[in-house]
Amino acid sequence: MLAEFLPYRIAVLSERISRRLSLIYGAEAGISMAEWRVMVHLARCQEVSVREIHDCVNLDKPRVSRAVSRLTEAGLVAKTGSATDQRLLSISLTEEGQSLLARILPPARAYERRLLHALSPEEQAMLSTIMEKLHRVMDTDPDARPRSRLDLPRDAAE
Amino acid sequence: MLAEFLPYRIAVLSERISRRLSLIYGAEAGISMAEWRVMVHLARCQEVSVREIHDCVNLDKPRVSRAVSRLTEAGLVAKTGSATDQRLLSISLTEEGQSLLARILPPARAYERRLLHALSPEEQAMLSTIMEKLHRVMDTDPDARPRSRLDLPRDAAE
DNA sequence: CTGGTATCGTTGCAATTGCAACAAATGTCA
DNA sequence: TGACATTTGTTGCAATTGCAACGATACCAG
Repeated sequence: MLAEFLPYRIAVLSERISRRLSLIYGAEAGISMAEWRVMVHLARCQEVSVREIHDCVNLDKPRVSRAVSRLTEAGLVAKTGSATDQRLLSISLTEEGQSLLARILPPARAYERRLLHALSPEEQAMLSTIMEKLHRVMDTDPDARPRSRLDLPRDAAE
Repeated sequence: MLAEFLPYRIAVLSERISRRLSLIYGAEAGISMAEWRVMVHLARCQEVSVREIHDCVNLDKPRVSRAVSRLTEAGLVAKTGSATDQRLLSISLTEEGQSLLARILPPARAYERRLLHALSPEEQAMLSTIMEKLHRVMDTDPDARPRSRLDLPRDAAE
């Protein structure tokens, strides 16, 4: 039965959560999921290139490129050519982008907390363990798409 | 950090698994995820309408409609008008569809087993529990999209 | 009956997507 | 230096998507 098929179950849960979350940044800021990811990433890593974003947030280059373009048009992000390497862009949040993010991040975090609140601390830890184990199956699978650098676990032993 | 944000982590894992799985039914049978879901559902529930599929496999009506059309053109599915209600379609797998599914289902199941094999029985049970708890958060959230009927747990107490 | 309402499947359409091709810039190595 | 490969960001394009509107059928109240 499809409803018991693990890939299907994960896909359904994921889509449901993503759609719910997109109401927050969509309604409040009119941005897409790609734009949301780019902005959140920029909040941590200022002055990054398109490729770095692409490597870090699980979006292909064209999507990042277009997301950055839209955000630039909206005045939320600044694109500057790098001085040393003319190919690279130096992308960062504008003040407007920062203030917008500051407005969206709290409800987004609140929603995450609401999800996590349904789980005990043990379950939360277990979920991380389980997800990491599933990732590792695919890490050893040459046909699976490789994992983004930043999605590798940092807390565990290395 | 984005990499620690639960909705993002679930989305990344889900997409990675889905993409890997789609290699199986895509390369072997040239069908899309929507078509895959429709066929798997039909394997269990013969003689169903578009709306029933839509209700059961987390695809909107147009997607189901188009998936069924493509599968019909490919000879994998038969569309018959219902006798009693002229609006309804009676959709079922053809023999060719059944044999195709019989060829794809084993590697798909094997892949699921490969994922599950990375988890202990306790972790597998815990994963189900956790996913159900996350679903329940959204079940009580009027802004979240409702869950498909068939995705509700059947084993638990009712 | 009959007018209004609900349901079913399909279609239109704008927007997004994924992938490949591309120009520009850099790196490499003889 | 100069030919060639690599990298970066963008663009083209075909296919898919999501949502709303649609015609057709069935239901239902008076």
